[in-house]
Amino acid sequence: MTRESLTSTALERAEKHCKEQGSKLTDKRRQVLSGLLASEKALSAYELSDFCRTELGHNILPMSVYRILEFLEEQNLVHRLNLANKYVACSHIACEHEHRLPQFLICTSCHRVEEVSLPSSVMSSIEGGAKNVGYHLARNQLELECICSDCPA
Amino acid sequence: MTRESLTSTALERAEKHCKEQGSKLTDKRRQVLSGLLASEKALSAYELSDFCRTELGHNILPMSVYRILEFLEEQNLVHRLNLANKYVACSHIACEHEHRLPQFLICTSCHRVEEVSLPSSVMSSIEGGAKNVGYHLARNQLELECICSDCPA
DNA sequence: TCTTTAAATGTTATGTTGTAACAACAATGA
DNA sequence: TCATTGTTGTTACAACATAACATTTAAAGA
Repeated sequence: MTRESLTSTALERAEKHCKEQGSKLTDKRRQVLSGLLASEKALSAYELSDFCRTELGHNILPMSVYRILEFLEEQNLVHRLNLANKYVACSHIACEHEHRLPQFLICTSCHRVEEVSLPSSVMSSIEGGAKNVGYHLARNQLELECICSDCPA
Repeated sequence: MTRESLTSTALERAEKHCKEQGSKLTDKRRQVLSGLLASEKALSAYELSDFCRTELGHNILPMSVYRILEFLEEQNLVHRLNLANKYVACSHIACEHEHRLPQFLICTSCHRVEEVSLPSSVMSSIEGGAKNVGYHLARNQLELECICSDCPA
């Protein structure tokens, strides 16, 4: 499948998903989401604002981008990467996969991101270690700084 | 041991460590490090600058704090938490422990941080998963958003 | 000791990221 | 139509981080 057709499939799914949740995928929200889907890599809110304007012709100020990303994250359509302060579209919007414990491999050089699913044994082992010192996990999401195959080590 | 004596032990060790590396723990560097050691929780560079001034009477501007933290991080005396954009003193400065794979449990509510060591089996499992999709880890450090025992869930 | 050099810190300015507060507009239902 | 709510626009500002250059301090060699 081409990236374009994947994107349009993803947007359809996203729209349907929002409707089921009783909320709306407005034009602006669709534009922001399509910007993230079109991007090869994770983008900051400001970068996404620029990307939408220069690549897609949509003028959406950073303030709005933040608000829209917050909405899209609540809908599980995008993920916020706290390690990089950037955002990626959820890689499972267009597929039928169950959404499991996500693990994000973030290339610190080019910001390409791979979303893989984390074996629950690993997570439970981590969770156990935290419990031993009186902590419990606030988020079932793992973010790791990596170097991808395209970038020099 | 009291916190004060732990701190002074840690500072002695840090000084010795620097000397061995052919670098110096200057007054300012010592002040920044003692600020972090005195703090219960992770601090941003700006917070640390404030803390040093108001609590310890050391006037160190944020720009200098950044430079000094960079130095201390190179010496493995402090850790930068990318998930929180804050810094903590390494919890192993004053003890004899081997420094293993660190795992940071960061309370998102009060910013208290627990540094524990990660079972190498967990890390190798994570590393294997990354390798499968062409990524390799850039940093053997795991940061997790948690809630600590002092904070309400 | 004097001079040269390098390292550390001071200073100012500016770039980047994120949020607060309120105004304007649009959609929906009574 | 009017009131209500949700969405977006606009402006201002707070917090985080770095760039560039000046000044001071420390170390090393002549």
